[in-house]
Amino acid sequence: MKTLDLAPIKSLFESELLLEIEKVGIHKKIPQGELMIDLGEKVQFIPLILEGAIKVVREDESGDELLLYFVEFGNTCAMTLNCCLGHSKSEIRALCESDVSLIMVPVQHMDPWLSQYKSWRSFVFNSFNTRLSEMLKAVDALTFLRLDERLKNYLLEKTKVLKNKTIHITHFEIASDLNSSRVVISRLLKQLENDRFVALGRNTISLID
Amino acid sequence: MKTLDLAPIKSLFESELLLEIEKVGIHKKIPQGELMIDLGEKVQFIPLILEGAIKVVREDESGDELLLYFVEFGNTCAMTLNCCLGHSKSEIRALCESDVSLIMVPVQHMDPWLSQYKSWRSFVFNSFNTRLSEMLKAVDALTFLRLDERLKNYLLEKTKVLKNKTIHITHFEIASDLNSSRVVISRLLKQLENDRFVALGRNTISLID
DNA sequence: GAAACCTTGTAACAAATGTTACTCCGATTC
DNA sequence: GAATCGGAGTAACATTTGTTACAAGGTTTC
Repeated sequence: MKTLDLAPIKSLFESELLLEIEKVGIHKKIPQGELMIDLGEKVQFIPLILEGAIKVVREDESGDELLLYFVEFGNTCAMTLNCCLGHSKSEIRALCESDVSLIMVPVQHMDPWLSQYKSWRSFVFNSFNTRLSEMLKAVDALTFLRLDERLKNYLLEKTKVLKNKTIHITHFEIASDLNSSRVVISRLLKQLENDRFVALGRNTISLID
Repeated sequence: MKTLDLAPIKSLFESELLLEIEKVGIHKKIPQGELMIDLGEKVQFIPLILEGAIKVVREDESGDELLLYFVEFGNTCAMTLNCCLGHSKSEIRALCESDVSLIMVPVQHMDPWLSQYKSWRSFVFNSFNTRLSEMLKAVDALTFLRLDERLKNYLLEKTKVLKNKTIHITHFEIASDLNSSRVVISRLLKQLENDRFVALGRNTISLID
């Protein structure tokens, strides 16, 4: 049996908890693009992200989508916690934005660890807080920003989580994430190119500066 | 010293915890319309709502507002928990939508109770879950609904929390809550009147059916 | 009761975003 | 290399929402 490489999260948890995580956690690597959790699925594991980014998406009945936020290292998906605790089904879809390395902890450890380990409580609450903040940010953007600003933010976020100034994506995909239409996104991107904010190529967009 | 009337929350918590709440909690009644917490304020107490509804509002730099959701009995404001735990400042404004009766628990009990009482953990997580769901609902509305639908939902929510088919409110106030403008709201309300969804009067709106 | 103010109705116009339709061009397939 | 396909550019138009301006009635104040 191989030991998990817990180095990345060593500083997050007290040592006894790390031992427990090592005992019951399952290390998994999921390649970019893969679906992690879909709408309506039951969640059996709490994912601790070691590396990579997860993209969390909301969808309505008619199939229209909206990117809510990205989840990165040091957090877990609060929506997942949500499901674990409420024993309800996922209200969101989670996809791997990049190659993701994570530890999956069976959900039944959730509650005992909460009463035993202060660092686990901190971690869980920190995740909830981050998630609520991200949701607030999403609401703010939808409420107070016009689409061109949302597009800028989107490109900035995207380059940040992918750690690369150039991203490979089509206008259509952006339109899906922002719940807009391809034509509108192309129009706005052209403006951003004129404003020297981006350089456009086929399937690629590069941030300038 | 008067005993708190814990009857409304008796079923939520185990009896030892109820005793503790009785010991350290402060019962408060806040009249309708009063500000509970403002943006940027530090939070020192966890509010347990016994009766009434609280309206949670987001504001941007330029003073534009948006109603996020209402908090009712059996929940606490997760944004507040957020602040308590993160020791950060409030990112929202909370106002009393109706007369509110609540118990305020000093924030230092939060963590010990979490490790000691399962019912407290349930309560706290339940609040987080409800809050995340409400935020999702808000995002959904902003993303997928047009203003007329949002207005309908708003009126339905409002009559629900106020337990009254007729509400006293001006078009301008509605416009603030939905981050729209008075003229637009008047226009849409007129449509809803034609559709026999509401009856309009000066300062009042009544749902039909 | 006159003046000032608040609430609502309405019209005309402006801006932001979405839709449809067509084109061009590069990549892929056969 | 011809045919097909997907991605992007663009124009014309529709819809939704916001803005400005003004009028008509209530309400409050003095």
